[in-house]
Amino acid sequence: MDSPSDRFHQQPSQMCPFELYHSLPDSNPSSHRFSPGSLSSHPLFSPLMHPNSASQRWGSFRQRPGLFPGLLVDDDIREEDVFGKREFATPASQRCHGERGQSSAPDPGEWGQDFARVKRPRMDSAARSEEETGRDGKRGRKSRASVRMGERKGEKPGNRRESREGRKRQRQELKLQLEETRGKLLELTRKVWRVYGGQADDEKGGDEQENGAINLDEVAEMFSDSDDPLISSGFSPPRCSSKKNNETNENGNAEIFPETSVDLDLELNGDQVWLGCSLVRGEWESAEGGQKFAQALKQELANVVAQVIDRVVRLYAETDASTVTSASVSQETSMPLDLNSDRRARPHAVEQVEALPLVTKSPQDKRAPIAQSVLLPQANPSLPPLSQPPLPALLPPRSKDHFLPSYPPDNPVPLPLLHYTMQNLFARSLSSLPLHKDCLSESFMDFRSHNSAFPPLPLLGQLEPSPSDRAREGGMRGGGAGGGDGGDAALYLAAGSSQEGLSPCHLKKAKLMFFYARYPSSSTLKTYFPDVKFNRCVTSQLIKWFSNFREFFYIQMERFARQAAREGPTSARERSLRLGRDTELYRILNMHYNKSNDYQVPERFVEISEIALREFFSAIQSGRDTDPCWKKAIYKIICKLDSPVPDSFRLPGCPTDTYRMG
DNA sequence: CCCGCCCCTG
DNA sequence: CAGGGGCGGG
Repeated sequence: MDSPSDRFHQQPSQMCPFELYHSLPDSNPSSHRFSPGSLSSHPLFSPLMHPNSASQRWGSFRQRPGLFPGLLVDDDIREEDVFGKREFATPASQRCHGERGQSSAPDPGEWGQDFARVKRPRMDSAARSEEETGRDGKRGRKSRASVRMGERKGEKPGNRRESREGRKRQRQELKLQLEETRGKLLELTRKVWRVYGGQADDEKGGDEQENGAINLDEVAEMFSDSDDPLISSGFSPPRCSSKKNNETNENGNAEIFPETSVDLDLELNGDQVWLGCSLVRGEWESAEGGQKFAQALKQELANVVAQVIDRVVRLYAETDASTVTSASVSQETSMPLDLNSDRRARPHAVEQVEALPLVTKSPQDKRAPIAQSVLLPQANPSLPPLSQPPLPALLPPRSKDHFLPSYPPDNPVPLPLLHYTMQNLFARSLSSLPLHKDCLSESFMDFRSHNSAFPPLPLLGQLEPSPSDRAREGGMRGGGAGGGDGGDAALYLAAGSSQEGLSPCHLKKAKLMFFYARYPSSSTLKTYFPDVKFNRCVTSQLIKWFSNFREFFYIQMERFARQAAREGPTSARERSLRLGRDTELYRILNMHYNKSNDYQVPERFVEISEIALREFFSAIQSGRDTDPCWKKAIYKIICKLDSPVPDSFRLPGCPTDTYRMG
């Protein structure tokens, strides 16, 4: 018997995961100090690294164009890539619908490939992870003494209670470490900036850079050892030689962020921090030095990214420890990845791969701890309000304090914001992985979507600039979104867990999207359904939905047009050709696409509907409807009238009204 | 050949 | 709303 879900079986993708990364428009490597390709995969970490609004941050970087051409350009592209132009197979034709994001994607830099090499086996190994656990596992575990976190002394069944407590503590540590890692990542970025700045301002103050050199090992160490919770939480004596840096570091990441954009420019001439890599200042001006530098940078960043991912994943694994054998969990490693060296990278890659599948399947504990660890920016009064950007996106903890669960439970800050933050953080960063989704192990993608396990947030409205005091918003959040289709539970589930297929919530969202886009391209759909695991089936199902929506739409239009045509040339006809919000046609449309009526039908949609209605009418009136394909002309007109879908739709879950509401 | 669309049907 | 056939474009 074929169960319906059979249709959603994973199809092995033949698509190249790297199609995301094309060549930079005119990234002639020789025109840069180093190959932009080497750094171009930074989009992966940029969201992690600049969680408090990447756009803002990079925006300030942009003020120094040319300094970091590869990165800057790439970042721009990244945004587009993730949000506007996420097409794996090249979108041959953007049917009628205006697509944003014309820039081409970054070059598949080595790093991207390296990274893929690391991540890709996750999928392959999922199946055989069990036997690997037995075989490689023992060996690997021993070699991973540096990562005590995941290690429990006794894996024996007898130590259950102990390990439970341990897990709890580990979770705490993880939070801290995650935070710390981010901070370090940022720090690293700053160093890079100094390096570049130093070079740019070479004449002025680049002299002592050799002295300030940091050994690469030192840096690596900085990233790798975090056994001590204190150290992890940022209390460790800073190892880098920059004094200014120390201050900011010790104060935690919160202080780093606000400072970054302002200080970067100033500090460029200040303390000279030199990234190690046995690189002497000036050396990298040669091609070789540039490569070294790029490699070092690549390595460091890869390290951190890998760690962040692993730790977060582990975090999830821990929450579901009941179904996961501790042995498997401890298989993971946070060991630094050397993406440049295959022989070293391989084992790590395998290790990394293995734990993930375990994370996936049984997300019983939906209140992912991570939720508590992300805090709301508003909590910090010194911060600018985040309501500005329509796409506030990354709004991470500003301070390590915020990581503590002791955050006031009655805090006035809307919780969903938190959800929003994590959502974007992970949705974006994971979307940036140079992997086709189909190639990802389920766990990996699930991991992403589990972040939406928090209140599925129909709260986008709150994030919009327009202050809308809708009394109903609460109602929606309370589960009213289902509005009588009895789908409340399903809605929440849908937004929270990315099953393979599409949920009622997605359907609802798609219908609302129809108000804006009658002919969305598949890439657009991918953009607006970040919590959906896209494969061929899902994509075509979504497309089919829209096809059905259109069909219904056009049928109604034709029906009412014919009705109007029957009215005779009276004022009654003119009336029936109008589509006010008090008309029957409007009611029908609203009923169909917005059943729960909790979304304000955009005026533009009403207009377009009326246009369609009139087109049908005139076609009928003039007898064109005798032509078998008389509707095509109308379709052609309508498909040009698609408007951009609001950013709020980019989030998982059902969007709420961003307009006012009654 | 694949994809997306339309149309029809259930 | 899903399936399936037919059609046209790349």
